[in-house]
Amino acid sequence: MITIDITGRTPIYEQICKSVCGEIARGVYKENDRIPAARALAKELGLNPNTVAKAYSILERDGIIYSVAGKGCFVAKHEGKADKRLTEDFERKTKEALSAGVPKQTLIDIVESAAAEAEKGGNEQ
Amino acid sequence: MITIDITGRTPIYEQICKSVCGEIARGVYKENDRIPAARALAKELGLNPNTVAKAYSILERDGIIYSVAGKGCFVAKHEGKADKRLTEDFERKTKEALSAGVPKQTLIDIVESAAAEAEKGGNEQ
Amino acid sequence: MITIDITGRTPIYEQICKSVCGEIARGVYKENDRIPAARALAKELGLNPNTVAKAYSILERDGIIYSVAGKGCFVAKHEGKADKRLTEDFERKTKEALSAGVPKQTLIDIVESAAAEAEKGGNEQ
Amino acid sequence: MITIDITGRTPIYEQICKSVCGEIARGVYKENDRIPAARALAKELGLNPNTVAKAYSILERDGIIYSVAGKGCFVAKHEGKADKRLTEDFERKTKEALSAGVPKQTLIDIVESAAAEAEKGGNEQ
DNA sequence: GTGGTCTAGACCACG
DNA sequence: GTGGTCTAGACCACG
Repeated sequence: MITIDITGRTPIYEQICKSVCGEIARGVYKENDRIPAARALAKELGLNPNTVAKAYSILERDGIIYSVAGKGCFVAKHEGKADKRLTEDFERKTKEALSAGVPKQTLIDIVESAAAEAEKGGNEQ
Repeated sequence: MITIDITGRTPIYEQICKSVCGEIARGVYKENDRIPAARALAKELGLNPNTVAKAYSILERDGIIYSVAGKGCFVAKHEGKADKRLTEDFERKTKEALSAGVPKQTLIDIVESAAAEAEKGGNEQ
Repeated sequence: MITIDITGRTPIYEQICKSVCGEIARGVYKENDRIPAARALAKELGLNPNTVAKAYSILERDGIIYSVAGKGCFVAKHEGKADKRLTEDFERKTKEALSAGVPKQTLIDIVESAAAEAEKGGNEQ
Repeated sequence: MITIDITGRTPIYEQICKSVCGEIARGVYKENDRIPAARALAKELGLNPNTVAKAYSILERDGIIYSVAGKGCFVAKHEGKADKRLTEDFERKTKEALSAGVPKQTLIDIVESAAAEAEKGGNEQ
C-alpha cells in the first residue's frame, strides 16, 4: 500500500518514486513486470495525474522503469538502482550526522532500536 | 566552522540551526554561553541577517537557546534537545528505509562505511 | 473579522495567531478546513505577506494548522491547542497579579465587570 | 524579594515598576516612606543603574512616588494608582480574551485554579 | 495560485 | 550594539 504525506518537505512525486522503488526492491514487481498505470494510480491516491506522470518520467530517466507507448510502464534491468534509491537519503543523513559530530555508535543504536520497534509493531511483509 | 550548502532542499536557516546545535552538542558552547550575534554570523556567512534571525528564533522556540534583547542569544538549559535535533532526520530516514523493506544490516553497513570514510577524510574534530 | 492594533507591545503576527485561534475555537474553521490564503489575508489587512506568513508558520510549528505547499493552510487536529493559546496570556497575568498580592476576588470582579461591559457594548458573536 | 526575568517581552524597567507598586500595594512601603535608592537596587539586582532610574522616573511621572533631590524617592499620596497598575495588564488580557470569544466562566475558572494552586504552593506573605 | 525561502533595508526598544 | 519586527519585492517548487 502506498501512503502519501501531503505535509512535510518531500514532494509527492518523490514519495511516489520511493514507493515504486520500494516495491521493486521487495520483489513485488520484477524485471519487465508492468507497474500500475499512472492514471489509475493517480485516481487511487486522489492525486493529480500529472504528479504521477512526473514521478514515472523521473524513474524512466533514472533507468529504473521503461515506458512503451500505448502499453504502459515496465520494470527495467536496473541493476540495483531501485535499492540504492531507497537508501540514498539515509546515507546523506548519516554523513550529515557524522560531520556534525554525532558518534557512529549513536547512529547504530538508533538503527537497532528503530528496527526492534518495527519488528514489534507489525509483522506484515 | 559553519558551512552552508546552497544546493539541495535543506533551507539555509535549518542548516544554521543544525550547525549551532552541533556546536552545543560538542560542547563548543555550554549552558548560558553566548552564541555569535545574529548580524555578525550573517556577515561571516555572507547571508542576510534575517535568515540567521529566523534560525535563532526557531532555536529559541525549541528551547535550545534564549535571547535577551539588547544583549544577545545564549544557550538554554535544553536537556539534550540540541543532540536530539542532530539525529532526528537520521532517525526519520532510518524508519522510512526500514518500512520500505531495507534490511537493518544494510543500514548499519552504510553507517560503518560512511564513518570509515569520514575518519579517513579529515581528522578535524 | 480580524482587527489589528498597531499600538502596544503585541506584534502583529501574534495578533494574527490569536485571531485565527479565536476563529478556530469558535468553530468558524473546523478540522481540515482551509483558512484564508496568507497573501489574501495580508491584502485584506493591508499588511506585508511576510507578516502573515510568519504567523501561519508559528501556528504550524505549534500544531494548530498544517500547510500544504501549493494548496493552502488547514486546521490541524490540534486537541484544544487553539483554545489554550487564547487563555495563556490571561493565565500568566492572573498568576502575576496573584503573586503580587492582588486578592482573588479583585480579579474576579474585574472579569465580571469587563464581561458586563462587553455584553452591553456589542452583541456580535 | 524582587525577581527579574531578562527573557520575555516585558522590559526590565517595567518589571521594576510592577515590583515597587506591588510592595506599595501590600503595605511594605507606606505614604512618604523612602524606597530603596536606585543605585543600591541596581547593584542588588545586577542591573544597569540607568534601568532602575528609568523605572523610578516613570513611577514619578505617574504620581506614585516623588523624588527629593539629594534625599531619595518616597511613596506619594497616590490614591490607589499602585494597585491599579498591578491589575491593568490583567484587565487588558481579560478584555482580549472575552473579545476573542472566551466565555466569562472559563476565565473565572482559571483565576480560581490559579489561586488554589498559589495557596497550596507557598504560604509566604 | 499557493506556500516557502531569501535578500535588502529600515526602524525600534532596550540597556 | 543587540535582538525584534516589519515592509518590499523577488524567485522557486509544487500541483
